[in-house]
Amino acid sequence: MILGMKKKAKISAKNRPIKTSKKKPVTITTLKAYDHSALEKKWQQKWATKKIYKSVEDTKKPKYYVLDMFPYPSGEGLHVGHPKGYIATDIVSRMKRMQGYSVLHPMGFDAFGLPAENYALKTKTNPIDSVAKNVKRFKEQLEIIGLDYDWSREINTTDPAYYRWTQWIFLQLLKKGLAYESYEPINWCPVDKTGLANEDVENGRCERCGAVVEKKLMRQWVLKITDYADRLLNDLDAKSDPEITKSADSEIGSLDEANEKKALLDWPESIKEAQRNWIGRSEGAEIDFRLKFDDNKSRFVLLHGFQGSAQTNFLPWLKAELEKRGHEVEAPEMPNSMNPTEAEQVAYVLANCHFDENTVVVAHSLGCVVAMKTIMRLEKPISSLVLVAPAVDPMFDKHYATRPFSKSFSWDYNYSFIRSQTNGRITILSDRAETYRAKYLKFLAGKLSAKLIETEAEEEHFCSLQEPEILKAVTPAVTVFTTRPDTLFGVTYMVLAPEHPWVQTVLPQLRNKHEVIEYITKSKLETEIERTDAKKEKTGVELKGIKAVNPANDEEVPVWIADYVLADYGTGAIMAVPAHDDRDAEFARKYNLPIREIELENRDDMIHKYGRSIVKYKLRDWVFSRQRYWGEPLPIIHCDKCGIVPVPEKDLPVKLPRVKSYQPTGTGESPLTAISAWVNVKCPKCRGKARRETNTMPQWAGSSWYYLRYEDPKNKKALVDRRKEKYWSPVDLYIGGAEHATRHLIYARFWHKFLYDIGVASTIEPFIKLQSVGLIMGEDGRKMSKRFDNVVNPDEVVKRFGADTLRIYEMFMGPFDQQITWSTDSMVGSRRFIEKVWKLAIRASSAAAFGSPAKLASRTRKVLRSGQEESSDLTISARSDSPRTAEISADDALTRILHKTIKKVTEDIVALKFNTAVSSLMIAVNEMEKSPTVSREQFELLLKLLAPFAPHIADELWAAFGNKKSIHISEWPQYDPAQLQDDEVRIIVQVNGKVRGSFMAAKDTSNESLESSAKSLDEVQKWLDGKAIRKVVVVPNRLVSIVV
RNA sequence: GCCUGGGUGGUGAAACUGGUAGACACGCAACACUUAAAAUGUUGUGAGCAUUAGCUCUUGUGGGUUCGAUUCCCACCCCAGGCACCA
Repeated sequence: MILGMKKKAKISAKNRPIKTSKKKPVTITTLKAYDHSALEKKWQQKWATKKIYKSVEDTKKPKYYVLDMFPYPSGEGLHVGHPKGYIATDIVSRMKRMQGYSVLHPMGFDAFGLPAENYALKTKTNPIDSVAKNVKRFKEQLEIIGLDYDWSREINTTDPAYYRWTQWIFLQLLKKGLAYESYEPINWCPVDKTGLANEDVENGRCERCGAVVEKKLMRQWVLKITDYADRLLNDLDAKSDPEITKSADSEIGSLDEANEKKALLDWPESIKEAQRNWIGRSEGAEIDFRLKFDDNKSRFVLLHGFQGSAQTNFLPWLKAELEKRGHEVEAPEMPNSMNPTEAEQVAYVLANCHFDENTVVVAHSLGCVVAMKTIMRLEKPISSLVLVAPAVDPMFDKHYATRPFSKSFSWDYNYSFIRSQTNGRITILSDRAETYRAKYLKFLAGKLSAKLIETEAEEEHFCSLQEPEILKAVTPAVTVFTTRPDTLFGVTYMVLAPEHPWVQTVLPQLRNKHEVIEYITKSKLETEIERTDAKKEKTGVELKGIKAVNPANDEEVPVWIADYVLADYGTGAIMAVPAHDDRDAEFARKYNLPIREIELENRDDMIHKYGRSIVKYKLRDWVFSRQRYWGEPLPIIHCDKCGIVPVPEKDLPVKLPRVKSYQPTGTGESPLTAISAWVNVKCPKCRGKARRETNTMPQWAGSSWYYLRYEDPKNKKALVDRRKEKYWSPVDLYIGGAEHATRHLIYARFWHKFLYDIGVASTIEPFIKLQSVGLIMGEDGRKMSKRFDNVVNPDEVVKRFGADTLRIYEMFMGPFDQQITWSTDSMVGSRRFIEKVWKLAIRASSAAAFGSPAKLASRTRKVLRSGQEESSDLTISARSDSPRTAEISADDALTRILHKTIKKVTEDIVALKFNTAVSSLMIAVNEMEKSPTVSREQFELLLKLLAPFAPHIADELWAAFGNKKSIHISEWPQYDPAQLQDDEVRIIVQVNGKVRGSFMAAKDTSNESLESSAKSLDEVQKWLDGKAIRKVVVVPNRLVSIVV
């Protein structure tokens, strides 16, 4: 047994009175051996039955919300590293409660997601059961550490009563257009058989299992976190004034003023920086480079609109411009323009124009209907189609039903055929001023998979004689993104990503088609890891047969494809400036492309003249569906007739069915698909046959808002009651692992801002102060893991040393946010400290007056034996006829030390510097041991300061001194500033910068007097040695520095 | 490559706005108590030279500012973390 402490604790009932200065004589329990096990258990039970940690919305008190990142209850239980953060919040929470705050310090469990599901698969238990078991085990482990959670507020993300609101939030996101179905290729983990968000991928591997992720094209639900990118970024540096409730989205006042305001978020710089990097904002410009074909065979067909002709609007101008560029242009004069019919006009166009693979059809207004109907009757595909402000389907606008042509034209298109006849190259130009057209054009663009360009026409509906936007749209151009528009004159070539859509477009016209196809195929075979390896030598192929035209100087530059250009960042195309970019330079040298040094232009001028400014983010929308069983079902119903139908809010929660087989399918559908009784439902809108969405939410969903639920955990009518939310929010202190910097902490901020926007949350940020916990490593220096067999179990440590010792040790180990190695051997120091406190109390309870220590006796004995009479005040005070003076001055000294300790401990807890707080407590205890007298007040004061750190022993001794109510609801001590100053200070004397002596002086002694005292010291005289003094610096109460 | 932290005894670490570097604790050594061990207590403990006084060196390295630098400035090395062919 450690330290020989094993006797059963017997708090003897033998009571006796003790005299104290203020109070009436009270009873003090005689203390015996310190037995942590019995004592800690006793107090944990007492706290629970008395409910002293219950959180109440008391409007008369200030509030303090302190939060832990809630645990994921894995099957392995807690190791000794987990409680470190919990102990820290517990200490803060206990002090704040004693300081008179109404404290909210809750705990719950985050249990949906892959780890629980994989564990369940491995152990062949249903996750519902294994989670319940694991939660129970976690709670037991937490309880023995003596944490002051209000368990009546416990939550669990897998509880339908909880995830009902997770689903509710999703529905609100859907309502606001922030949740959408997408068919883009996404990250897919082949081992876990599910799609992943960007945040779940680390260096091209699945963050959970380490498998290399693949790109997979599949249907998925996505949340538009990118809409919040700017706010997520800006609010990291928001100022706390103006009020917390106002977003820093807008301007941040004048600079000098802003500097004075405190930052709203008190977060570690590293985490803020990680988020900034992750959001990855860059300001730059988009610049269009026209493509020019060596062998120019494009032929244009221009189709005018209702009441128009080939001679009206922009048509003559456009024809001339295109002919200037060497194209052949046909602009038929369609019959009966004032009262047209579809049959007549289509027939006319078919008969009078030439259509082949090089034909580009440009149509305006009603001409667009003619164009599409014509294309539907062609046998062979054409090059591309440009629709300028197409006529609106009367279905979308009643006004159109009365137009003269509405009966003689039909809007009944074969969209997919048109798509294939144009090789998917369709552009729709929309004039922003024509708002009534917008909805239809969006619909049309969706049906045709067309590129929709919303722009400003020179005249409404593109009726001006010159419409440059149309010329831009019809002349093939590639848009590049650059952050260096000032280098535009240095462009010597252009590079497209191999996946760039334009590569497919121009492929038929290339002279080295096969070489290009081969390169594309090869780069597709590479994994993301191989492709994005910056050390790899760059490769590429020139697209022979086309050139890009630099808009700044009309220079024609070669066009290449190369896989160092990424398809999914910027526009997937770059302008290469080898003289000013290392990567371009490397590529240019390899392929002998020109490198041109230029003088930089003014950035803004260049953007204004040749492009448009734009902001790009690395942040991607949040892929929100998982093809797995163990998650919140997405509350969506798919109806053949009505399409995507949200589950009505009154029908929430959509409960996850209990199933026998939840093995992932790997097909891109979740195992829920097989549960036909659950999947097949009636459409809430039309009552027809419909199917439930079978994808589930990712693990991060439930944790993105849980802190709000603690404020009102049982509410059945709302996510959180408005009044309670206002009272508790925001979280004042949030402690957890730094590994959540770019996952949980970004997602939660995103959801919080959304909830703020819809009026659920009242603050722009959820967590005001954030602190990350440093990991505790195994004794072998590696991460604690079953795999390395280096896990230290807190239960065993508590059994051997007690929870109070564990708590003190974990706080004393080192700076809180620093990674540190566990050492069971080092725990004795903390244990000794606790025992010293215990012994001090024994000294108190076993003496008639609190001031004749056993130690004093032994010291006295020793002093007597060695015969060194003069050495100790103690001896004198113990034996002197008038011990009072010595005792009083010792008493004063101790009081002063205690006041310093109050200050230090209080400030250190606020600053989360627990290691130095413990150290100052140790200093205080050491001083008490040495002091000949310790008053009851002094000892109780120490107990209060100790209470947050070692709550069990503190309450035990507090009660032993006759206090009826728990120490944890007593009042936190305050220090007297007058007591912090010593009457005498040590003055250091330096000669030529070296310390040569010191002396004591009364506080605030004058500079002159200090100087002369310093000079008169023997050890100083030695160094002065009659030399001329060149300079003397005196710092009051500190030092005298003499230069010779 | 860019960004953010950090580098102090045998070990974990302290150090206010530039003012005695190494608080507090572990370990180690000696002593006391003990038949003995453990526990406890006392004393010592950055390195080197002298070992009595004392002197010199020392906060990753090299410079600088200053009466004085772990602290401020410049350059560099190393460690941890974030981002990364992001144009």
